[in-house]
Amino acid sequence: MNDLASLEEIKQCSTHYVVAINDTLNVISGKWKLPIIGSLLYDKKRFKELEADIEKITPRMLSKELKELELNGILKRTVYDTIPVKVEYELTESGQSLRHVLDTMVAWGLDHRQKVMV
Amino acid sequence: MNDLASLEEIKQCSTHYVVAINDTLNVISGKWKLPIIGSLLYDKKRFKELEADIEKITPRMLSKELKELELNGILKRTVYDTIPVKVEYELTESGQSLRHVLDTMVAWGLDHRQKVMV
DNA sequence: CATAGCACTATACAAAAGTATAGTGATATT
DNA sequence: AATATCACTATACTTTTGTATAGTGCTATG
Repeated sequence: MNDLASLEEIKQCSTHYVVAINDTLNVISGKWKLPIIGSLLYDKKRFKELEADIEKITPRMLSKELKELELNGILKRTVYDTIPVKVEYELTESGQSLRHVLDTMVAWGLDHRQKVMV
Repeated sequence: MNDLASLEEIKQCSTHYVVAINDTLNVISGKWKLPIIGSLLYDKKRFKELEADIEKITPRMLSKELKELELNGILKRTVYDTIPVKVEYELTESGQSLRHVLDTMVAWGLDHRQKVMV
Protein backbone atom coordinates (compact mmCIF):
# COMPACT_ATOMS: atom_id res chain seq x y z
CA MET A 1 0.00 0.00 0.00
CA ASN A 2 1.67 3.23 -1.12
CA ASP A 3 1.04 6.76 0.07
CA LEU A 4 -1.16 7.69 -2.85
CA ALA A 5 -3.37 4.66 -2.41
CA SER A 6 -3.87 5.33 1.27
CA LEU A 7 -4.54 8.99 0.57
CA GLU A 8 -7.25 7.88 -1.83
CA GLU A 9 -8.68 5.65 0.86
CA ILE A 10 -8.72 8.46 3.35
CA LYS A 11 -10.49 10.68 0.84
CA GLN A 12 -13.11 8.07 0.00
CA CYS A 13 -13.63 7.31 3.63
CA SER A 14 -14.06 10.96 4.58
CA THR A 15 -16.42 11.36 1.62
CA HIS A 16 -18.59 8.61 3.09
CA TYR A 17 -18.52 10.41 6.41
CA VAL A 18 -19.55 13.67 4.83
CA VAL A 19 -22.40 11.96 3.00
CA ALA A 20 -23.64 10.40 6.24
CA ILE A 21 -23.42 13.71 8.07
CA ASN A 22 -25.30 15.43 5.28
CA ASP A 23 -28.01 12.78 5.39
CA THR A 24 -28.47 13.69 9.03
CA LEU A 25 -28.28 17.41 8.42
CA ASN A 26 -30.86 17.31 5.65
CA VAL A 27 -33.32 15.73 8.02
CA ILE A 28 -33.06 18.39 10.70
CA SER A 29 -32.06 21.62 9.03
CA GLY A 30 -34.37 24.36 7.86
CA LYS A 31 -36.61 26.52 9.97
CA TRP A 32 -39.41 24.06 10.75
CA LYS A 33 -38.11 20.48 10.83
CA LEU A 34 -36.89 20.63 14.41
CA PRO A 35 -40.13 22.09 15.79
CA ILE A 36 -42.10 19.42 13.92
CA ILE A 37 -39.92 16.55 15.12
CA GLY A 38 -39.96 17.99 18.64
CA SER A 39 -43.73 18.18 18.64
CA LEU A 40 -43.99 14.53 17.56
CA LEU A 41 -41.33 13.14 19.94
CA TYR A 42 -43.85 12.14 22.62
CA ASP A 43 -47.17 11.86 20.71
CA LYS A 44 -48.66 11.27 17.34
CA LYS A 45 -50.53 14.35 16.14
CA ARG A 46 -52.99 15.52 13.52
CA PHE A 47 -52.37 18.32 11.03
CA LYS A 48 -54.35 20.93 12.93
CA GLU A 49 -52.72 19.94 16.20
CA LEU A 50 -49.27 20.44 14.72
CA GLU A 51 -50.38 23.74 13.24
CA ALA A 52 -51.60 24.89 16.65
CA ASP A 53 -48.52 23.53 18.42
CA ILE A 54 -45.96 25.20 16.21
CA GLU A 55 -46.27 28.93 16.44
CA LYS A 56 -46.34 30.96 13.22
CA ILE A 57 -46.03 28.06 10.82
CA THR A 58 -48.24 28.34 7.74
CA PRO A 59 -50.18 25.33 6.40
CA ARG A 60 -48.10 25.50 3.23
CA MET A 61 -44.85 25.07 5.13
CA LEU A 62 -46.27 22.44 7.47
CA SER A 63 -47.58 20.41 4.54
CA LYS A 64 -44.31 20.76 2.63
CA GLU A 65 -42.12 19.76 5.55
CA LEU A 66 -44.34 16.84 6.56
CA LYS A 67 -44.10 15.50 3.01
CA GLU A 68 -40.33 15.77 3.03
CA LEU A 69 -40.00 14.15 6.44
CA GLU A 70 -42.26 11.32 5.27
CA LEU A 71 -40.20 10.84 2.11
CA ASN A 72 -37.06 10.73 4.22
CA GLY A 73 -38.53 8.00 6.39
CA ILE A 74 -38.68 10.15 9.52
CA LEU A 75 -42.41 10.04 10.00
CA LYS A 76 -45.42 8.01 9.00
CA ARG A 77 -48.68 9.44 7.74
CA THR A 78 -51.87 7.52 8.47
CA VAL A 79 -55.20 8.43 6.90
CA TYR A 80 -58.29 7.18 8.71
CA ASP A 81 -61.33 6.53 6.58
CA THR A 82 -63.67 8.54 8.76
CA ILE A 83 -65.81 11.54 7.94
CA PRO A 84 -64.24 14.00 7.95
CA VAL A 85 -60.93 12.30 7.27
CA LYS A 86 -58.48 12.13 10.10
CA VAL A 87 -54.78 12.23 9.29
CA GLU A 88 -52.18 11.33 11.87
CA TYR A 89 -48.46 11.88 11.83
CA GLU A 90 -46.02 9.93 13.99
CA LEU A 91 -42.29 9.40 14.07
CA THR A 92 -40.86 6.21 12.64
CA GLU A 93 -38.19 4.24 14.45
CA SER A 94 -35.59 6.30 12.56
CA GLY A 95 -37.37 9.46 13.63
CA GLN A 96 -37.38 8.36 17.26
CA SER A 97 -33.72 7.47 17.06
CA LEU A 98 -32.93 11.07 16.17
CA ARG A 99 -33.41 11.78 19.84
CA HIS A 100 -29.88 10.61 20.50
CA VAL A 101 -28.45 12.93 17.86
CA LEU A 102 -30.46 15.83 19.24
CA ASP A 103 -29.28 15.07 22.78
CA THR A 104 -25.68 15.22 21.62
CA MET A 105 -26.39 18.52 19.92
CA VAL A 106 -28.04 19.93 23.05
CA ALA A 107 -25.00 18.92 25.08
CA TRP A 108 -22.55 20.52 22.64
CA GLY A 109 -24.70 23.65 22.34
CA LEU A 110 -24.86 24.17 26.10
CA ASP A 111 -21.18 23.45 26.58
CA HIS A 112 -20.15 25.75 23.75
CA ARG A 113 -22.35 28.58 24.95
CA GLN A 114 -20.74 28.29 28.36
CA LYS A 115 -17.22 28.33 26.88
CA VAL A 116 -17.95 31.32 24.67
CA MET A 117 -19.71 33.34 27.38
CA VAL A 118 -16.67 33.32 29.72
CA MET B 1 -47.22 22.79 41.41
CA ASN B 2 -50.31 22.79 39.20
CA ASP B 3 -50.68 21.51 35.67
CA LEU B 4 -50.39 24.92 34.05
CA ALA B 5 -47.20 25.75 35.88
CA SER B 6 -45.55 22.48 34.94
CA LEU B 7 -46.69 22.90 31.34
CA GLU B 8 -44.96 26.28 31.36
CA GLU B 9 -41.83 24.66 32.72
CA ILE B 10 -41.88 22.00 30.04
CA LYS B 11 -42.26 24.69 27.39
CA GLN B 12 -39.41 26.78 28.77
CA CYS B 13 -37.23 23.75 29.10
CA SER B 14 -37.88 22.57 25.55
CA THR B 15 -37.26 26.13 24.36
CA HIS B 16 -33.80 25.95 25.96
CA TYR B 17 -33.23 22.64 24.20
CA VAL B 18 -34.25 24.09 20.86
CA VAL B 19 -31.94 27.07 21.37
CA ALA B 20 -29.02 24.76 22.17
CA ILE B 21 -29.74 22.59 19.15
CA ASN B 22 -29.93 25.64 16.93
CA ASP B 23 -26.62 26.90 18.29
CA THR B 24 -25.13 23.64 17.13
CA LEU B 25 -26.95 23.64 13.81
CA ASN B 26 -25.84 27.18 12.99
CA VAL B 27 -22.25 26.12 13.37
CA ILE B 28 -22.42 23.22 10.94
CA SER B 29 -25.15 23.95 8.45
CA GLY B 30 -24.75 25.51 5.05
CA LYS B 31 -22.87 24.14 2.11
CA TRP B 32 -19.28 24.81 3.20
CA LYS B 33 -18.95 24.73 7.01
CA LEU B 34 -18.58 20.97 7.22
CA PRO B 35 -15.88 20.75 4.53
CA ILE B 36 -13.97 23.55 6.24
CA ILE B 37 -14.21 22.00 9.70
CA GLY B 38 -13.30 18.61 8.24
CA SER B 39 -10.24 20.03 6.55
CA LEU B 40 -9.08 21.57 9.83
CA LEU B 41 -9.79 18.57 12.08
CA TYR B 42 -6.25 17.21 11.86
CA ASP B 43 -4.14 20.26 10.87
CA LYS B 44 -4.04 23.99 10.94
CA LYS B 45 -4.14 25.41 7.41
CA ARG B 46 -3.58 28.60 5.43
CA PHE B 47 -6.20 30.28 3.25
CA LYS B 48 -4.77 28.98 -0.01
CA GLU B 49 -4.42 25.48 1.41
CA LEU B 50 -8.07 25.44 2.39
CA GLU B 51 -9.02 26.80 -1.01
CA ALA B 52 -7.08 23.98 -2.69
CA ASP B 53 -8.39 21.38 -0.28
CA ILE B 54 -12.05 22.18 -0.67
CA GLU B 55 -13.14 21.59 -4.22
CA LYS B 56 -15.16 24.29 -5.99
CA ILE B 57 -15.27 26.76 -3.11
CA THR B 58 -14.78 30.38 -4.14
CA PRO B 59 -12.57 32.74 -2.12
CA ARG B 60 -15.64 34.81 -1.33
CA MET B 61 -17.40 31.88 0.29
CA LEU B 62 -14.28 30.65 2.05
CA SER B 63 -13.59 34.09 3.48
CA LYS B 64 -17.22 34.55 4.55
CA GLU B 65 -17.47 31.17 6.24
CA LEU B 66 -14.09 31.49 7.97
CA LYS B 67 -15.22 34.81 9.42
CA GLU B 68 -18.45 33.31 10.69
CA LEU B 69 -16.72 30.28 12.19
CA GLU B 70 -14.24 32.57 13.91
CA LEU B 71 -17.03 34.74 15.28
CA ASN B 72 -18.75 31.63 16.59
CA GLY B 73 -15.61 30.56 18.41
CA ILE B 74 -15.05 27.47 16.27
CA LEU B 75 -11.71 28.49 14.86
CA LYS B 76 -8.84 30.83 15.56
CA ARG B 77 -7.19 33.05 12.97
CA THR B 78 -3.51 33.85 13.41
CA VAL B 79 -1.72 36.44 11.30
CA TYR B 80 2.07 36.14 11.11
CA ASP B 81 3.98 39.33 10.56
CA THR B 82 6.03 37.98 7.66
CA ILE B 83 6.33 39.18 4.07
CA PRO B 84 4.05 38.23 2.50
CA VAL B 85 1.69 37.82 5.43
CA LYS B 86 0.87 34.30 6.47
CA VAL B 87 -2.57 33.61 7.90
CA GLU B 88 -3.33 30.36 9.65
CA TYR B 89 -6.65 28.90 10.67
CA GLU B 90 -7.06 26.25 13.34
CA LEU B 91 -9.93 24.80 15.33
CA THR B 92 -10.49 25.98 18.89
CA GLU B 93 -11.25 23.55 21.68
CA SER B 94 -14.94 24.03 20.91
CA GLY B 95 -14.24 23.31 17.27
CA GLN B 96 -12.38 20.13 18.12
CA SER B 97 -15.17 19.05 20.41
CA LEU B 98 -17.57 19.10 17.48
CA ARG B 99 -15.97 15.82 16.50
CA HIS B 100 -18.21 14.03 18.96
CA VAL B 101 -21.34 15.61 17.48
CA LEU B 102 -20.20 14.74 13.97
CA ASP B 103 -19.50 11.15 15.01
CA THR B 104 -23.03 10.83 16.34
CA MET B 105 -24.36 12.24 13.09
CA VAL B 106 -22.28 9.82 11.03
CA ALA B 107 -23.63 6.92 13.08
CA TRP B 108 -27.24 8.02 12.68
CA GLY B 109 -26.77 8.74 8.97
CA LEU B 110 -25.33 5.28 8.28
CA ASP B 111 -27.92 3.54 10.40
CA HIS B 112 -30.78 5.44 8.80
CA ARG B 113 -29.55 4.81 5.26
CA GLN B 114 -29.42 1.13 6.03
CA LYS B 115 -32.95 1.13 7.47
CA VAL B 116 -34.38 3.06 4.52
CA MET B 117 -32.56 1.01 1.87
CA VAL B 118 -34.15 -2.28 2.98
C1' DC C 1 -78.90 28.02 4.60
C1' DA C 2 -74.88 30.49 6.47
C1' DT C 3 -70.92 29.37 9.05
C1' DA C 4 -67.21 26.54 10.84
C1' DG C 5 -63.81 22.77 10.89
C1' DC C 6 -60.60 19.51 8.60
C1' DA C 7 -56.55 18.79 5.67
C1' DC C 8 -54.70 20.69 2.79
C1' DT C 9 -53.32 23.40 -2.37
C1' DA C 10 -52.32 27.58 -5.46
C1' DT C 11 -50.23 31.75 -6.64
C1' DA C 12 -47.31 35.45 -5.98
C1' DC C 13 -43.79 37.44 -3.58
C1' DA C 14 -39.57 38.48 -0.36
C1' DA C 15 -35.42 37.19 1.90
C1' DA C 16 -31.41 34.35 2.47
C1' DA C 17 -27.80 31.63 0.66
C1' DG C 18 -24.67 30.68 -2.83
C1' DT C 19 -22.12 31.59 -7.61
C1' DA C 20 -19.40 33.97 -11.22
C1' DT C 21 -16.08 37.01 -12.37
C1' DA C 22 -12.98 40.49 -11.75
C1' DG C 23 -9.91 43.24 -8.99
C1' DT C 24 -6.88 45.00 -4.80
C1' DG C 25 -2.08 45.93 -2.75
C1' DA C 26 1.85 44.14 -1.18
C1' DT C 27 6.24 41.55 -2.66
C1' DA C 28 8.99 38.09 -5.27
C1' DT C 29 10.46 35.85 -9.54
C1' DT C 30 11.79 35.62 -14.41
C1' DA D 1 9.02 45.30 -17.06
C1' DA D 2 5.71 41.48 -17.05
C1' DT D 3 3.93 37.86 -14.41
C1' DA D 4 2.90 35.26 -10.19
C1' DT D 5 1.65 34.53 -5.20
C1' DC D 6 -0.89 35.58 -0.96
C1' DA D 7 -5.10 36.76 1.32
C1' DC D 8 -8.54 38.42 0.41
C1' DT D 9 -12.76 42.19 -1.36
C1' DA D 10 -16.42 44.07 -4.68
C1' DT D 11 -20.25 43.78 -7.66
C1' DA D 12 -23.80 41.56 -9.90
C1' DC D 13 -26.38 37.74 -10.38
C1' DT D 14 -29.08 33.05 -9.66
C1' DT D 15 -31.07 29.61 -6.74
C1' DT D 16 -33.12 28.09 -2.66
C1' DT D 17 -35.88 28.82 1.18
C1' DG D 18 -39.57 30.79 3.46
C1' DT D 19 -43.92 34.11 3.73
C1' DA D 20 -48.56 36.06 2.73
C1' DT D 21 -52.98 35.43 1.35
C1' DA D 22 -56.65 33.21 -0.56
C1' DG D 23 -59.18 29.17 -1.87
C1' DT D 24 -60.62 23.92 -2.44
C1' DG D 25 -64.03 19.94 -1.35
C1' DC D 26 -66.02 17.70 2.08
C1' DT D 27 -69.37 17.52 6.18
C1' DA D 28 -71.40 18.97 10.59
C1' DT D 29 -73.80 22.41 13.40
C1' DG D 30 -76.90 26.28 14.70
